Amino acid sequence: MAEDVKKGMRSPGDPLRGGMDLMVLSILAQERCYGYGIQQQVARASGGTVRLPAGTLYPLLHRLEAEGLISSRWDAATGRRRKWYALTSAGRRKLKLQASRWQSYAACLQVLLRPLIGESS
Amino acid sequence: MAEDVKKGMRSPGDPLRGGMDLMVLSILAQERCYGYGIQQQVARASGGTVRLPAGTLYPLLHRLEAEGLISSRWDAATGRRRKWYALTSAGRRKLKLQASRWQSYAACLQVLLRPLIGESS
DNA sequence: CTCTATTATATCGAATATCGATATAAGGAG
DNA sequence: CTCCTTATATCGATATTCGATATAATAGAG
Repeated sequence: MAEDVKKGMRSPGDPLRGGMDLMVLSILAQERCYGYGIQQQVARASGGTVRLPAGTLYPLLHRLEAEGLISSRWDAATGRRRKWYALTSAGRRKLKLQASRWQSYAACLQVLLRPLIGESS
Repeated sequence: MAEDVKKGMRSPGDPLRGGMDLMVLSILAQERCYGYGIQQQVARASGGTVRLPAGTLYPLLHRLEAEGLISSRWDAATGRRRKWYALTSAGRRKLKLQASRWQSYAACLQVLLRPLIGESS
C-alpha cells in the first residue's frame, strides 16, 4: 500500500506538479472537508485569486484517495449529501514531505525574485 | 507578435505550470546568462534542493525565445562557446505578471500551511 | 599527446497535472 | 413550478516536466 513511493518523481517538478495536492492536503490536515468546501477554502485563503476548478478538484481527490492519502465517507448528517474527506496517516506523512519540498522551492524562488522586487536594503 | 497574451491563461495552473519559466526569467532579469549557468544558479539558490534538468531547461529556453520573452546570442568571448540569453521587454512584463501570480499562490499556500507548521502562539 | 571528466547544448518520447466543458442531482427561494 | 446554488463526476485537450540519449569542445591528468 505504498507502491507510489518507489515510482520515482523526484526533482523540482514534484512541488509544482502536485501544487494542488499540497493545497488539498493542507486543508484536510486541519479538519475533514468535502470537495466543494475545499474549493471555497482555497478561494477564501487567497482572496479569490487562486481557484480550484471542479475539473481539477474531483479527479485530484479521487487520485489522492486511490493513493491512500485521504479517505472518503458519504455523510448527510449536516443536511446535505456530501462526500467528506479526511487525511490518512500516509497522507499526513506525504503532506510533511510535500510541504518541505514546497518550502525549498518557494525559498529558492524568493531568493531569485527578491532582488527584483525591493532593493531597499 | 503577442498572440499569447489573448490566449487565456487564467486560473491557478498558470503559476504552477510555468514555475520553471519564472525561475529562468527571474535569473535573466538580473543579468544575461547561458543555459548551463542558469542551471547552476538554480542549484545554488536552493542549496542543491531544486534542480533544473537539461531535458527541461533547453526546451524551456527555446519556448521562451519563441514567445519573444528572451533573446539568444552565441558568444565565445569568454573563452567558451555559449548561447547567451537575455530578457526582452516583453519578458520583463511577463516576469512581473508571473511573479505577481506566484506571490498570490505562495501567499495562499502559506496561509494554509501556517497552522500546520508552528502552533506555538 | 592521449584519455577522461566536465562543460554545454540539443531532442525525443513518456508520464501526468490541469482545466474547460459538460452532465447530473438535490435543496432553497420566489 | 422554476431557477440559482450547492455538490459531485467524467472526458478530452493541452502543456509541462523529465529521463535518456547524443554530440562537441575544453581542461586537466598521466
